[in-house]
Amino acid sequence: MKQLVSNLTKNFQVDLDASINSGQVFLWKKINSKWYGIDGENVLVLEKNSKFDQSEKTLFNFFRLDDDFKKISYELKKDKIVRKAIELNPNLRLLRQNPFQCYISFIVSSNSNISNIQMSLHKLCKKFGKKVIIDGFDLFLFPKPNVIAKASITEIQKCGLGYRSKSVKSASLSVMNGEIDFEHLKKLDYYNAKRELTKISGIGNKVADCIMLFSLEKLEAFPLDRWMLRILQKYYTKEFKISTKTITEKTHENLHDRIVQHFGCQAGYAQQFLFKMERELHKKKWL
DNA sequence: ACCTGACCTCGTCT
DNA sequence: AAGACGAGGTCAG
Repeated sequence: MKQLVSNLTKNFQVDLDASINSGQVFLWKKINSKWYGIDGENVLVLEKNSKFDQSEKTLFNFFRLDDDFKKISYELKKDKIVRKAIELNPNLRLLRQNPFQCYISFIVSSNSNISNIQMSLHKLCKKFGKKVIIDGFDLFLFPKPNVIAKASITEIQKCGLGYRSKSVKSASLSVMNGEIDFEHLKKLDYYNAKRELTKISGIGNKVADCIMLFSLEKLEAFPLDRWMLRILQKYYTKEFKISTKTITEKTHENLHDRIVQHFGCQAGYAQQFLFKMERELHKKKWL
């Protein structure tokens, strides 16, 4: 196992810019060609083509080097559009995030946009997270559940979360009282994990899928946001025939089943490549 | 079951 | 310059 880890990190082939800039993570900053990222209580510092400061195990996990990407990519490329999307960003990777941070981040993301999400989460860290100094920079770790849970809604609101503040606090309380247990959710199957997550105020289908895909090992999760629906309408009219902008609960479940049938049980990977491709078409700069 | 509108906040466009 | 619009949704009615 240790040997395997060494081999994989030695051949570390991840496009950091593409992966970080693909809507998965929000607390990364590039300073002097070095990336600094907050993942829960860890700070990841990454520089292209250089030795990494982190333990190999941390990197191995975060970049999902345990996935057999060659095999996954081979399977995904059976779909022509996904093939093209992978060719455009061959070293884009799914990231395995700290579950609590991911959970709060996507509750904050709803009906918002990237820059607002980044700003809100940064403020949340600055206000409630522990400060660490790395390379002379002040960085703030993601707050622990108990800190947000006991904060007042007014205090949380000062981070610019608006009406989401209430959900962020109660979602943190749910973690504290054990109603949400990430390790347990990892063990559940997709549908049961989703049922548990959507009980939480502020978590609907899309947010639940993001949390499951990015932090709970549910690779069949396929977040259906406006962009994805547009993509399905644009490239997959025959396969999925999406008509409306918003989809109903029933349609959603049915659509997800067909998506997994079409893209396979690693559909979440396909989603990430498709999403990245389409966003780049629109030449949006995120960072 | 499906449909509609309101919702914090911030940047952009008129 | 002030007001409308919409942004990686969710929820109530």
